[in-house]
Amino acid sequence: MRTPTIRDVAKHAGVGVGTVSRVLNGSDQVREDTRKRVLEAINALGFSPNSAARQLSGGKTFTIGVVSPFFTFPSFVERLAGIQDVLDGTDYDLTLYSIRSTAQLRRRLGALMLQNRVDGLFILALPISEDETFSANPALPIVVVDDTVHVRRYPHLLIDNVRGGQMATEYLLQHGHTRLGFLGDRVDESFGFTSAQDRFKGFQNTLEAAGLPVNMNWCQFCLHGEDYARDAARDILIQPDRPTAIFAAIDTLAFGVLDAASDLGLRVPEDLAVIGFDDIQAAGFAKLTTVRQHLFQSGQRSAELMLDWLRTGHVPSENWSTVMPLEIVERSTV
Amino acid sequence: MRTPTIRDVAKHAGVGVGTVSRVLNGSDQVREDTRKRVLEAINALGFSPNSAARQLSGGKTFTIGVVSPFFTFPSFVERLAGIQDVLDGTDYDLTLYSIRSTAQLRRRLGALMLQNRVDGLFILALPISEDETFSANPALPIVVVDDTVHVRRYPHLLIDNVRGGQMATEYLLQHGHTRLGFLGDRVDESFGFTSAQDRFKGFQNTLEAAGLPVNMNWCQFCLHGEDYARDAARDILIQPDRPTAIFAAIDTLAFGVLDAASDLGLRVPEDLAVIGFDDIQAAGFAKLTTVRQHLFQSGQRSAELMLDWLRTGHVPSENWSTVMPLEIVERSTV
DNA sequence: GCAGTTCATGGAACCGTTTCCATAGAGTTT
DNA sequence: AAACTCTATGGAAACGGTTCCATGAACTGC
Repeated sequence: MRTPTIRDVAKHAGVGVGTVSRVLNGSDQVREDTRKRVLEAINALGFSPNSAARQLSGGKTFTIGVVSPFFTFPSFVERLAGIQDVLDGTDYDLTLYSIRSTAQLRRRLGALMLQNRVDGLFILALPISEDETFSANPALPIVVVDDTVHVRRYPHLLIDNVRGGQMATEYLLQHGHTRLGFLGDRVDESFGFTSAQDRFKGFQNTLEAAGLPVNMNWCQFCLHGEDYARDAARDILIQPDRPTAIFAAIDTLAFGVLDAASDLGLRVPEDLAVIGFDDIQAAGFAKLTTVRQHLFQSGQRSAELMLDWLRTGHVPSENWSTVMPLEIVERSTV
Repeated sequence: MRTPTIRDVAKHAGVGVGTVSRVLNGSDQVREDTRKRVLEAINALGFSPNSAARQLSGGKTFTIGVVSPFFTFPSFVERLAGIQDVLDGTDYDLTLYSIRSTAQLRRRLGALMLQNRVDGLFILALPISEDETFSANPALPIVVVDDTVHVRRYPHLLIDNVRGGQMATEYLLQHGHTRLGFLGDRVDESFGFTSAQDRFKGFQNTLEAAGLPVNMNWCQFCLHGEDYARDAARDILIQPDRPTAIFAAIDTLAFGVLDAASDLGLRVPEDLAVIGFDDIQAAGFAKLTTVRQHLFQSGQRSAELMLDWLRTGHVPSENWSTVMPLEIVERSTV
């Protein structure tokens, strides 16, 4: 048997389709006994409104997209969880668009702008530029989270990476270290992340302000992945005059540093101090001292911005540009 | 200006709407010069087909849903990544439905069955029962991944938890341990996971087969979360006659055991051996010896099953029931 | 040169909602 | 009791695609 439509319900309840629609959408223009009759018919037939038809007619999809780079990175997952957490209580579905390259990002955005598949879009940790892509549909609500190129066209949540680098470096200095190394991820050509660069800038600035030299032999930029990080850290640590502390621009890289240290028989924190960045869950397991950037909360905040926009119909003017707070989480690697 | 429709394109190209539709869908029933003219018109107008209309008319949504418990658990994320990995090359979008309780699961499933929001559904790590929920729409393709209640109605990928518990336990015995403890997560009332129970069963069986007693003072079931795990492990380890090895039924619990051991000044693996289960990414960082269950691959496999089903239009008969392989990953905690 | 076949095409009907307009009937005012 | 207002309701039109059927042109074979 065909799945029942609104017309079947109308016939069964002895009313018109308009009335059924009104009941479905909670209009107060329906007499109580009529509403009851309609609800009974809906129940009797097991009717459930077809979502595509509703979308086509109403012009809303009740879907919000998340555009994000390959989302296994713990920092993306935690932000995503924050978004999901807020959206969960609403009518909106969350659709994932995983991106692997700038070309794919452009294509995706272009398509999403036009196809009316989503009512809104989160752009997570992807450097987007103020180009023509967006003009295709200027009305589409977009919230940008942790964008490295500061896009002023949409509301956004930013991480002050330079400041974070500064905090981590100051923390190491405060603990008596003067020989500091740095490990960052190499600029991914396909995306052009600059967060590690910015954190390095904070590192540099702080050292210079303290009158200390930046020893480039102690600074490495490696690809993502524990193995790369371990090798890079090893290269730093096998030098005769090795640093006594390393600032890893990402927690996952910090794990590689810890690995390398243990391979070389260096005790942490006695022989080598390590500080990371992000405070992903695994950082807690590993007792890693790190810079926390409140990933989950940044997801929640961005979802609230989005809902606000969708509800009111116009760009939220408050909190247009939010810089997320950072804080040092003291554990046992410094 | 209104976004252009297929009729605008037709007019602009001087053809009928049917022809434009044929071009869009790659029909070979169109002359080459006509196709070219249509494509030019599409380009000129910046046309992109409206997804809702396409869904309504074609009866397909090109969306696949993932129903999963609160998805920050690393094991879900990695499976999800596997699914996404395969779907990424197709036309299908992936929508996330996060579930917090059995009641919500029922409601979600009921709604998804009827509303035609998705073409298919993955059910991840949720105990579903053979009840009426599914009869609402028996035609909806569903792939079940790691279901604890064995559902034979749909193709599924299973983890042999009993076997995994056995493997871990045997591995500890092989390494000379005879005093074995166990840490599992407590049955979550809202879902009724039984994976920890099954792993415990494997643990018990193996000990009994080896003629060793199961000391229930060394076995604990705690809530999820590092703190709970640490406290539970501590309770086990402060006993005068403590075990020399602990099998943690989930990697994240194993981290809690490692924490407790370090708090108590116990060296791992000399004073205490620890083996986990899952092999999540953080297990690599922490050098945890564990039972690997190929999470990413199980996601990929299930996505392939799904695509097969959607492509052919009928339930895949091969690989109806796949038991994923397990293996011990030897690191440095045993 | 004609019947039969194939191919490319136009366009109406349809998918299942929402929305808007028309209307009937009840209630109110004069 | 006529004129007006208000409320609840029915149903047509619209949303923007796909699909199917009818049609005319071009080609085939005799």
